[in-house]
Amino acid sequence: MAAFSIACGESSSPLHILIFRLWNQTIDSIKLNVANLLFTSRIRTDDDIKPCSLKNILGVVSDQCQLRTEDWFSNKNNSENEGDPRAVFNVLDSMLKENLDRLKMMRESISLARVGLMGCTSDTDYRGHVDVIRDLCLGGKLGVALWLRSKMIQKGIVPDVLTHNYLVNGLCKTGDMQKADCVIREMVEIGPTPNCVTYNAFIKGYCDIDDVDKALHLLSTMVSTGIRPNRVTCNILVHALCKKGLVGVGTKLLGEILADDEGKATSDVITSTILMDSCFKSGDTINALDIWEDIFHTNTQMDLVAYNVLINGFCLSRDMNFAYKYFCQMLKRGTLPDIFTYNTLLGGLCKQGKLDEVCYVYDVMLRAGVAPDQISYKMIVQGFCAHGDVVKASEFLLHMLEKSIVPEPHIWNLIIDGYGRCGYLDRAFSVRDLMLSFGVAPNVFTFNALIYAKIKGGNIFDAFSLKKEMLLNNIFPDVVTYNLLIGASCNMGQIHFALQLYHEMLMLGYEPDLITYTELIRGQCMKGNVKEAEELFAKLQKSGLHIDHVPFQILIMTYCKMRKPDMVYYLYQKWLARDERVSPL
DNA sequence: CTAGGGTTAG
Repeated sequence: MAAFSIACGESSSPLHILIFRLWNQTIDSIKLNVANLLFTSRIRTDDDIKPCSLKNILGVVSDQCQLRTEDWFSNKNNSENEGDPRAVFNVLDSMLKENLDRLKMMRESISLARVGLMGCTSDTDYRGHVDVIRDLCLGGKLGVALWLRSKMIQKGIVPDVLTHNYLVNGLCKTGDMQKADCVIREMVEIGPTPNCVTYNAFIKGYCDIDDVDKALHLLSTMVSTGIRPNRVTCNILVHALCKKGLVGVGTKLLGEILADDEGKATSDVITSTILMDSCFKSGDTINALDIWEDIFHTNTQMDLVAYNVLINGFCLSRDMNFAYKYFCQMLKRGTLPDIFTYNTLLGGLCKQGKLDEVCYVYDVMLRAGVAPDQISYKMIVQGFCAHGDVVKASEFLLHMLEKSIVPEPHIWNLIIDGYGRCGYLDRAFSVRDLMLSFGVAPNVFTFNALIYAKIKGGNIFDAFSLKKEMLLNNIFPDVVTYNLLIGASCNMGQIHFALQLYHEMLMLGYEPDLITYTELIRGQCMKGNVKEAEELFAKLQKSGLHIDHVPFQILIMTYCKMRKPDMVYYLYQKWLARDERVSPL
């Protein structure tokens, strides 16, 4: 939406202003009404309230927008003469998107045309070119940036190193290493000669795609062409090597490259931060704290990221008191916590189920003027859902909507799943409808959560039609979808349904997992088809999947009921031979 | 003082 406001702010086209106004009204009304209708009245008062459908909500919304649905659609198959408000919003949505895209394209071609037509007349205009390339690179429009560069070269003007570095960096950041490689080759041939920064960006690119060998190879290339690696080069490589668990190799390399800098090799805050982070993540808190003490004594000014890494380290080792201690220390020393700091604390508290403190930290960050982002909300919502408090989780979803942040699908899914799990089917579906009305597309996880909810509510046929619905929306089921439906079919004694699904997934190339086999074994045993169950168990053993105690348990219980002590004994021995803690009995 | 390095969730 931010992009939209910017776009409209710059445009004077009446159509865009109209759409902009409409859009704002719509969002505001949705916010208000959703708050009042769905969350406040329904969820707070709990227990058995008449479901308030999306239609009602959007009916009010569209009334307030002076947007009678009848004006938009003539097909009123509804006795109340309401039309389908959701359709209206879908149409509105696509209109907005279309116009936005068109506007964006227009603006881009205008600015390009301006550059292309009048650019190549004087030196000052070439400076303009270079700025455009820079902006394009920063905005991720690398195709256009490259095109402009080639245009300049055609006219005999070669952009400087700085501009080329923007290009190389942009290409590497988007993972387009081949194009980056081409640009660098051309730089070597026609200039400007790549410098240390060029190579650093290139090396980082390979590190990011986990090709450290290639990165190290580039290091030797740059050395052989007479470019000395610097501190930044080191940090990139040390970071990559630490991530691979090669801390020793990293520090050794550091020592070699920076040998000339005498003693300065370890005093860099960034290098230390990388090493400290790596220690914390491998569980070596003692070593991490040693590094911290080292920086503390040599370098009085600790920076924000170093504090964040330290606090995160304590969250990882579940030492919230220490995390708080250093949070306070950073405040005292005048380093203001940022979104990373707060999210780190929130994540640590959520994992430990300290939800009161989660609310407290959330409050603190609001008052400190650090706006919670999608990550903050994701963790909080997940935290509350994991502890069965979906109502509280929904309140945070509402906070997001109030702040005009459209939650990512993941957040909606958590709430939908949460409601499904505690049996609030209607609420699960209302939230799904709300998600749609905000233009957020459901994904496999959404459908799986809904299917789960339907199955839990005992409505297996609705669950099956949801599978059809997802296909209509071009969303493909995954193993979880199949497992849910197979499990439900088995529990209802409809083993043929289950087998049909099993064959369908095999035909479509899905790999059955432990759950698939377990559910089918359970289903066959329930029907007394022990031979079939045994065949499935054999198939499971041959699959190479890790097998837990559940299939053993099912078969042993079945043999017990059938009074086959020899088979019970045989399977139990087989389980014991695996040397695992859980007993299937 | 304009290009390159470190931190948060699935």
